[in-house]
Amino acid sequence: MKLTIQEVAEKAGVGVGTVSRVLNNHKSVRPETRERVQAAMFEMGFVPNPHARRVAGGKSYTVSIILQVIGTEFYLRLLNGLEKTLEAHRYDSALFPLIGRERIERYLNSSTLAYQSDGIVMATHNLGELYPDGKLPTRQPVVIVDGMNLNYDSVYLDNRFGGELAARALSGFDGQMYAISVHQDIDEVFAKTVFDERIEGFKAALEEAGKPLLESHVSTVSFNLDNARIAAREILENTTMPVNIFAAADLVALGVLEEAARLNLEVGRDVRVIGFDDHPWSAERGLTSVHQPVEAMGAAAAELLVDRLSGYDGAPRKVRFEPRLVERASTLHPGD
Amino acid sequence: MKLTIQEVAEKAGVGVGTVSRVLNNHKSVRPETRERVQAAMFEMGFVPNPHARRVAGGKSYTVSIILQVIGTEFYLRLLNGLEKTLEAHRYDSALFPLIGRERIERYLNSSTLAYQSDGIVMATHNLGELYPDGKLPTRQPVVIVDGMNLNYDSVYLDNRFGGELAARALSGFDGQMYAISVHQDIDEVFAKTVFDERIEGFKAALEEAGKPLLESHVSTVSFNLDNARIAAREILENTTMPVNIFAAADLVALGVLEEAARLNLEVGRDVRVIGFDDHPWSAERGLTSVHQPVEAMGAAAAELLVDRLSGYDGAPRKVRFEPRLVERASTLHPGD
DNA sequence: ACACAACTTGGAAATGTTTCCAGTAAACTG
DNA sequence: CAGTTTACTGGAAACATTTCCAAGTTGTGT
Repeated sequence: MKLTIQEVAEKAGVGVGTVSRVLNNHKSVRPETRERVQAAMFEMGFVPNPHARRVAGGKSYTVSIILQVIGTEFYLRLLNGLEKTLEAHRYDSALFPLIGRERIERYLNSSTLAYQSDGIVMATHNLGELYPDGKLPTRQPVVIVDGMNLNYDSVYLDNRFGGELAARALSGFDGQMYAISVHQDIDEVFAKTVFDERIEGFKAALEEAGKPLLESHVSTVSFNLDNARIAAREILENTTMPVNIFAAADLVALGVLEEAARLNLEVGRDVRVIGFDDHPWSAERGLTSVHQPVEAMGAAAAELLVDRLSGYDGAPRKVRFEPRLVERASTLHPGD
Repeated sequence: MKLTIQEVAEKAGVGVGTVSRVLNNHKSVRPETRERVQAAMFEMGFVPNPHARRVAGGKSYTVSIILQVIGTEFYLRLLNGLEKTLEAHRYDSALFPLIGRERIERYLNSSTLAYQSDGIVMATHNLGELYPDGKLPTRQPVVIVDGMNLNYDSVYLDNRFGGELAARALSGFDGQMYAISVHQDIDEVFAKTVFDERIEGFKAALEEAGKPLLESHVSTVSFNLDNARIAAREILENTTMPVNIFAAADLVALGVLEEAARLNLEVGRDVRVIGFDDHPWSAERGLTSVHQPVEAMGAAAAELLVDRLSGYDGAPRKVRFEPRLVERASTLHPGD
């Protein structure tokens, strides 16, 4: 039983134009009328037909989101932020997995694309790796999120600063300093990853604090719990306690926690750990972590794009987000 | 410069109805006329407006594809098969990452969904894990691919038989038998995976051949090269050659190849390996592998769904695909 | 040559919105 | 109180297709 704007108009005792204006939040509708129309829509369970809207409006009201669709918390939250905000502006979103230039281009070159989306949000830290000139081969407006790009509006996190936060929190403690970074799996080689930046910031801040990090105290694992545990064991079994470890991702920090438990080491006293991402289970596990406002970043990216689609045509804008440290048991003496 | 069907009609000297019929491959168009229209479309670079089509047709001509969008060859090929076939039937596809029930439902319950897609293709081996009754909460037609489900049309591979093929190929050789399985990462716990089935088939066929596989000779790793290498090393360093290894995935077999090279073992003589999936680089590396016709499976699933969308309303249909063994250097004596 | 069926075709109607143009009513203005 | 903005609103036109009906053309059988 599909309803039309026409039927809503009749029920509410107004014209179709008015119903349309209510749908699109035009200010020029008397509040009283607006309410009456909304009541009618609600009562009838009216859902507007997006296709008709696209035909009449001459736009697709759809945004393409290109990102690495792996099941990590990070991308889920980013997606939430994006979708929620786009929805608020009555935009739909279509998801495209970021798996290789070939696939992206097949999509970009699809002749129907012009009708299918009005703009693109791309989550990538290094577009230059795929396109040396740093530009997507498209004429649609583009917004980069979780990365910086001079050609486009960009929303990014200061990962380096996140590493510094970790360093500041750890540098006051006794004991050796360690860092565990993360490298991408085969096929996905990027020039410099967010993980590298985090470690760099950590290093630099420690240096400044007069406690330089030994090169041999930095290891790198693939994004995977098993590997994290191996790296953690390596450190914990060959060092005298106490020890302070900065992991470039919460998953890796989790590996440290588990190995510490296995070796009967007391977290917070023998072993102090800081992760990155503030994953939901970090709170449960009492893991200190560098939090990034991922949803807000997604929302910001969406706003930038909607702005472009509404006609804004200025120079590329940059929005930088700062991480903050969430301190938990893993960096506090139990007695504190 | 967006063109309409009207302009094409004028240029070709026919009516709009005829152009529409050409677009939709109606048989009732004289070949000569069809050609003239197609020539006109080509010359003008005409691209039909999908939105208008959806409004006039009262359908979305769009299919939702729900799958685990990790960057594996398997899913890429599956996607190719699906998209290509859907495109041939003038259907669009929208991709939804299979990351948790919550997300799927948010999508299924979206009120605009009714307009956004006509049917669903879901790639999952075990829908029952998410929905105990084995049914998606939707009234749209559903097709399952890479898995079996009694409620819906299903396209699946006989993974068990793949394991048997590997067993048959290896059972003739001297030496110990080993198998390496794969387990899913945290958060994605499935009752029984395709990997389990492959190993089961392998075991059963070996048993039948009178060379039962020792329980201690089966190991399990996470889907990751580093871990595969560790498991491979474990086997290769503690066994007398020759040894025969069935890996439930090519990536794992690759780990075996690399460890063998590191230990200066001759593949095909000291170490015989069979993988699963027939990944592109398996050919390069001379890896014997169990091939699955993934693209064809995707195509079959698409055909089943299109059939439903065209009105077919019979009982759920099952399409079983059989893997085949591709023998390469890793299971041949160099001299052969 | 005629009747009738089968094949093609043109074009109007229909699809469900948005947008624009008037027009009415209400609110100022002097 | 007349004149003029201003605030709302109704409804026709436009958007680009598909579909259906009527009509024209061609072919077949007798």
